[in-house]
Amino acid sequence: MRTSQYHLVTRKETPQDAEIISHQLMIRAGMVRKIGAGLYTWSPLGFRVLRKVEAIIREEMNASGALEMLMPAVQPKELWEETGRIEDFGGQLLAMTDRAERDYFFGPTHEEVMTEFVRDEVTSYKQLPINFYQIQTKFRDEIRPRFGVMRSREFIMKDAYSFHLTAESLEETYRLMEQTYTKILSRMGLKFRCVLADSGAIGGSGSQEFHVIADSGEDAIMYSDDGDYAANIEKCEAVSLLSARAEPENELTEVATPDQKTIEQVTEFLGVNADQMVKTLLVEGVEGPVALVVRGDHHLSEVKAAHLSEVATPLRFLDDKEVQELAGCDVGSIGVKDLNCPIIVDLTVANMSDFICGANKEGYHLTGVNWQRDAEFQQQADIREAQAGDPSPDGQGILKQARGIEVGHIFQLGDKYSKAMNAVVLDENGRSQALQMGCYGMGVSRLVAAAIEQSHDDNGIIWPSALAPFQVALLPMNYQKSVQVKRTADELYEKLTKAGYEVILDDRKVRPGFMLSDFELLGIPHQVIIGDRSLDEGFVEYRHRQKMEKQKIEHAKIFDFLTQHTNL
RNA sequence: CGGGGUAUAGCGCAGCCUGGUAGCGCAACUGCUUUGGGAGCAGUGGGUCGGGAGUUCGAAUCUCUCUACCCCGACCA
Repeated sequence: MRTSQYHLVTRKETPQDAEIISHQLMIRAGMVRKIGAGLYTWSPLGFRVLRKVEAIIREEMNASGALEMLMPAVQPKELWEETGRIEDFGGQLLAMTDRAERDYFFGPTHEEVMTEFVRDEVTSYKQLPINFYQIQTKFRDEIRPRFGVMRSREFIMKDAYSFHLTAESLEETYRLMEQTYTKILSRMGLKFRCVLADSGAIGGSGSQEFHVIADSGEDAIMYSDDGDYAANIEKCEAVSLLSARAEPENELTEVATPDQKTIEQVTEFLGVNADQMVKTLLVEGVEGPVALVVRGDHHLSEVKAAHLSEVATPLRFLDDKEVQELAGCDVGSIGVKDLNCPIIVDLTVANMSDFICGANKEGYHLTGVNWQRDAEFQQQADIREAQAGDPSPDGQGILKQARGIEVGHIFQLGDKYSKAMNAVVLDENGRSQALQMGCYGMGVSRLVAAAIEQSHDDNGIIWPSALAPFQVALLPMNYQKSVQVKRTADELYEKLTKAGYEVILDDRKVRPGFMLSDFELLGIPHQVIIGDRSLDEGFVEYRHRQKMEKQKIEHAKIFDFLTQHTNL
């Protein structure tokens, strides 16, 4: 490709509304352009990268034996009524009506459509196991789209759905997909981690997420420093930090803590550590309010709390007025003694003794509080977020924390959808069996942003070789005037193109500095600088986008050099 | 959905308070000079001032209203 015949529109200035680096660089490089909140047009340049991501996914999915197909983006509302998921998805579903007032959703995911397909087309156990996938545009009406194509409303996703007669067969394909995702992300040259995950609105029994590691990631992931355990913080088991409860030593004492409301204020005021205190949080329960208690230095996991059967979903904290009615004080002085509602404590809290909590009396706290003697709890459960430094739940090593961008999520759904939609096959004995189902998503457009997030510098994008829009950039200095520069560049361009390289030759009439910074921004991995200065001595210059050191290569040898140094 | 903010050329912004010829920088186009790190000079094109209504002789500017977008929060692959 010659730049004169391509469409390159780069910007020197950082766009004002782009917060994270990948969004800034994608706009500056002219890969995408915003048309509305969370809606983007992909330019030819950006689209090339999108296609690279798709191609790798497609190759590896095909290699795994999955079958590509295509489902409609627009789905009849009736399908969603069959599974009752309209509520689960809530406002994220983009609804529309046609001229006959029929209701539709623009698909945010395709379990329903897929299951509808399979229940009619797959009728015998002999057709199983089978794994279908598509690469397609999805729509989710995000409450707040942000970070460019990272969290957009319309996005491209690869979604696969497998069907099985038995749970064992499902497990096998699930593991195969885990391996396939590992291959895909490895080929893209990304640093990533597979972690245990909460299955959210999709549902099912087990699920894992694939995260590209990046400080700007929206998710926190926990992993063992000396073992295989890794989980999203939403899912990560938080073990009890106290193996047994010590005997009470101190008397129950009421102390005045005027105007001390937060844990931080109270610990400072009393001269104690936060791990001697407990936090009592009041939430709406299924039948009246429920108290959730975690240690002072711990955070409540809202995801875990919402999973408790006693707690109403979605999780809602009581407001100031409700707190006042129940505890007789404001939020800063709630405690576990004589609290008139069920109390659910975290595993660590269950083993605490001589602890400090609010006195349910404005401006007072209790010290030397002990379970059984002074207060009772109804249930203990893992309701806190794990934190760095905790022992790993599998007993191997200590947990560390990292930020990740979720680019893939695999689920074992079991028979959740097949039962709801009556998708059955006949087994060997001629008996009707509900299908076992798995689903496997991967964010195609999000991967483009994630790759940039992980690989860039002050001057622009540094594409991993597998995702670069072009492999080689030929950068002639003074192409329009120097006959030997033009000839050298043209010849090399022809030769590389014929040999199958994706080459971009910058034949624009621009100054050298402009051209060089443009290609740093664009992040093309292999760059060949052709100028009179070195050509007079028989050389051209080569540099790799990652290292940027210029290397003199004999003019006659540059083709062989590139052949050796690229993956083609 | 709650709170805050913004809307003027492709991008970034000024002008509004105090109503009277719509401006600046970047980008684009033309010419000349320059040519190994985002050039200089001269010139050119490009605007329903987010939409609607109102006040006024006259509205980018004042009033009302609608809409869109951005940020923070809760929510979420």
